Amino acid sequence: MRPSESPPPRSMSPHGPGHRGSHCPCKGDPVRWSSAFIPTLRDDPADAEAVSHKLLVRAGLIRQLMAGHYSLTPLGFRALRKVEAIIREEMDKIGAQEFRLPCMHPKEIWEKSGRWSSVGEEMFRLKDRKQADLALGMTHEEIFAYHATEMRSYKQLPQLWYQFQTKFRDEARPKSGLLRVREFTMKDSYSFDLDQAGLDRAFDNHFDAYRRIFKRLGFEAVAVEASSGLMGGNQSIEFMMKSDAGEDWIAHCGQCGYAANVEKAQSQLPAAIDGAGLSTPEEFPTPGVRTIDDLAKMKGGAPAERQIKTLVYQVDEKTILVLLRGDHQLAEQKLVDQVEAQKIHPADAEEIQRLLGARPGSLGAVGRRDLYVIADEALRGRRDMVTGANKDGFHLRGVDVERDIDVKAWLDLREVRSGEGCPACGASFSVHKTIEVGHIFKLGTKYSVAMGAYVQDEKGGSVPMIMGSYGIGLERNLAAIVEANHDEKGICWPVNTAPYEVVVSVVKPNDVACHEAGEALYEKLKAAGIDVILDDRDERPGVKFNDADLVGFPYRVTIGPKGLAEGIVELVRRHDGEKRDLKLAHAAETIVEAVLDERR
RNA sequence: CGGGCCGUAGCGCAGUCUGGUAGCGCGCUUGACUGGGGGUCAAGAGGUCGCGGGUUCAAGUCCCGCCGGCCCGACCA
Repeated sequence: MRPSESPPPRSMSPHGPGHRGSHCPCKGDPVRWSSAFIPTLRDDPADAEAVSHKLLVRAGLIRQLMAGHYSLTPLGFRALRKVEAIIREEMDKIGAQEFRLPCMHPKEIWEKSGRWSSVGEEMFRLKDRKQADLALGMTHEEIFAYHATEMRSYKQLPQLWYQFQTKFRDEARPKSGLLRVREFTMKDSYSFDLDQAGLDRAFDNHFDAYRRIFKRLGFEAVAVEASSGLMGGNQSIEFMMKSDAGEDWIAHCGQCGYAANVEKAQSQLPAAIDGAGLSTPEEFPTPGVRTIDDLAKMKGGAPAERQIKTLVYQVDEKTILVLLRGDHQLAEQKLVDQVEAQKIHPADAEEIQRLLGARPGSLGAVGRRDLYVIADEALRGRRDMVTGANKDGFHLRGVDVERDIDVKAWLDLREVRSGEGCPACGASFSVHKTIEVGHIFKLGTKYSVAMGAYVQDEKGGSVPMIMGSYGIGLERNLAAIVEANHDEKGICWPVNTAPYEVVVSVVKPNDVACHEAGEALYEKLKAAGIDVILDDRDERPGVKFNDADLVGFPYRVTIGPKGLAEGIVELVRRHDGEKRDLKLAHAAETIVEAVLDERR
């Protein structure tokens, strides 16, 4: 049996106003609802949208301090520590060693990796009294790599280090309660290896550990290929949980299991069948046509899939044209990932007018050999297409993409959509909204080189350690559990992460028999190592039941005069409402068994 | 950072257009009855109307400025 993570419970005030009845502190010091701080709310908070946000606030687990910063109440903190304990167990299982690093860092170390300037406004920065520049850590690659410099020999590798630490990220838009915040706890781990095979092993170990973690937390997470973004490195996998409260889209194939972030996902399209087209493009008037849709609807126009969409992008100092099929959407991250640039953004109307001589709506790449033109793969080999003539109110038809356009690079740029063919097996896949609950990266040597984390290999040569980094945001995962485990009445905590596993609801606390039976059952459960809370409040039964449902304890035992008269108490399982009458004498054993059975 | 909405009692809201005693529901306090899904009765407590300035005899209400929050978008290790 797992040792209980609960601290020695103590009543907030032995003489508090809510205190009723007598109890001897030496008998186990019950956690009494009447003296606990559990600020449940009858109404949804007005400013919450996401289900987890509403429920965590309403059930009294969290309170907001300011946008993107939340306090956890004792109940919320208990749940978070259970999440933490599960993650810690799984990290220890793969041989990781726990650290605790500072969350405040000197500028110098971030300058060494180049990120002091590259991360920009998302990093909180401050000065100390000596005017030295400091940062609040948003991640710890630099700091762990810095400590890794103490290793000198390949014999000391591999190393796998981790910590739980507060991260600070000055998000432009914190939202959805705990899902997107500016201050949060992260489990971040870092692997240091001599060679690629070692990194692969550490990465795979994390992959497996993460699978186990999310399973134990109580939801399904899909592993997807992802863009590594600012982290650098060559491979990264995100763990995504399906949820409407999420903000990342992934493509997922139910047939073969292929999954990828839409920033990366590819798909199979049915081959387009084109007519012979014209021997040379022909201009034709399209008065008032400003969009793909306009042209599709216009008499003598062309369906979207026969059009070429021309986008103008500013890549650092250079302006480029990006071509897609008319009915396709650009996945901007794909562009960012495939062109080497610091900054990429759509060109503004003035720049477009200056460069192409027309407004958006009539743009095209035909004959523009002077511009750098990138085209999406879906346009390769297409003939008889329609595109803008770079003259307001005119388009060209009969365009043969490869013949008439000087395409400098063919890239995969389009955003996939539900119903398209899975690139792996061809079955039609779907695109879902998801919450990113974990992310693992193969970093390579970027940070070890920057920090000078080298070891001598067998031949005496100096080589940089190969790093990986692996993160899980705890509060976001807590919210994900709620997103995945709730109903119209409230949260349905899985036993593994419930703030308390059992609530003993005493229906009529002023009745001596009820009171004593409640206390006795509470003591038995406590002694058996169950996390249990005693609802001894002088409230109507309905209030207690609704609160218990709202907070979502996995099991509720109801003790009331009616049942007691027959020597019976009622056990209700929260997630499916299953009810069982238990003989008072054996109730504790049955409940303990039920709870232990669900701990994983 | 752009667009929209909002800030009045612990929570949810009305009152703002059209300036004139700051309200409702829930919650809270005390007492009584009650007690297996938010009960009833009675008596209470609780508000710098986000902040600052201005107009006015008079500002929750009108004007100016600021702060804070939510949503959409941009952004996101």
